[in-house]
Amino acid sequence: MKQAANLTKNQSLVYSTLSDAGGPLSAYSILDVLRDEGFRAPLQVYRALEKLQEQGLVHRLESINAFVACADPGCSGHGTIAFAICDTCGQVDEISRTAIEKPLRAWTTSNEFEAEKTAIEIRGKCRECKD
Amino acid sequence: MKQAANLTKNQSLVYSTLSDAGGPLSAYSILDVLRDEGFRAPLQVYRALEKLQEQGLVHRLESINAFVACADPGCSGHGTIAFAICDTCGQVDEISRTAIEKPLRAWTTSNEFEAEKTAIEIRGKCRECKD
DNA sequence: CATGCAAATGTAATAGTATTACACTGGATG
DNA sequence: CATCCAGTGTAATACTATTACATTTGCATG
Repeated sequence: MKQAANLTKNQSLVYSTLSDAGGPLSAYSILDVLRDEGFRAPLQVYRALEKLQEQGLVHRLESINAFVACADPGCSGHGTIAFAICDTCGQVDEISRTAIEKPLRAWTTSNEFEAEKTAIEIRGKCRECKD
Repeated sequence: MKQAANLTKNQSLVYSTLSDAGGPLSAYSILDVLRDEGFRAPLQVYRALEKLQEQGLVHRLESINAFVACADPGCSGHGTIAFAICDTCGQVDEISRTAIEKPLRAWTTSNEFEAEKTAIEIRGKCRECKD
């Protein structure tokens, strides 16, 4: 929780909800959890998520419209991340390998594409669930 | 259009809409285009898209909730694909490099993860738009 | 201390994306 | 003929995200 101190009230509520969940949650699931804390509208969640993503504390999983606390908080410096998402149990693993980034960067460089954000998501079944 | 012959009426309508578009379309955009052809409900589009994806004729772009005709139709055999999506002009490039697949497969293998579907999407600005 | 600005917040309304449920058709197969 | 199954039609609903506008808070600065 390196940067947690900088967070505003809403931001830290959303962040700890995600951390406690130990897995991905949708924005509306977060909203439901936080209704007790006074949250009333989706925007409150989306706004907090946006800031948290900027700080690298939270990642968005595009392929399932969900959000997950970063496994390595304060990692805003790390580059391209890949996620392995189990469609059965919902568990998410972060794969932070520069090895993956390299061939992608080779393409963007030679095609003069200015990459801003890269999503790599492997969907399937994790070791526990695949049998 | 290798396999186009196998397609049902709705499927080929959706497929040619996507082909003609020359870029990604949302399901509802497709629906709007096809209202003249008798389409009335989103489900008609989603069902066709599902079949087209199974056949590898269409890809889904997870990060923008859109669909695009495969650049290399009939390519259902090809493995992991990466997409470069220009957020400015909307143009999409397919990057089909086994080089990318390799490090990912290394991870899934050593973690015994059974990959079913992999999304790799680079968002940014293409050569044309980046200036 | 007062002022003013920027960031954060609260709320409502709406837009955009996707699925569930149920009914029906038509062709292939036994 | 009976049955099965893939495809289709339609309506209703669920889920995800954004726009617009009003208000508040923190804080630097005069």
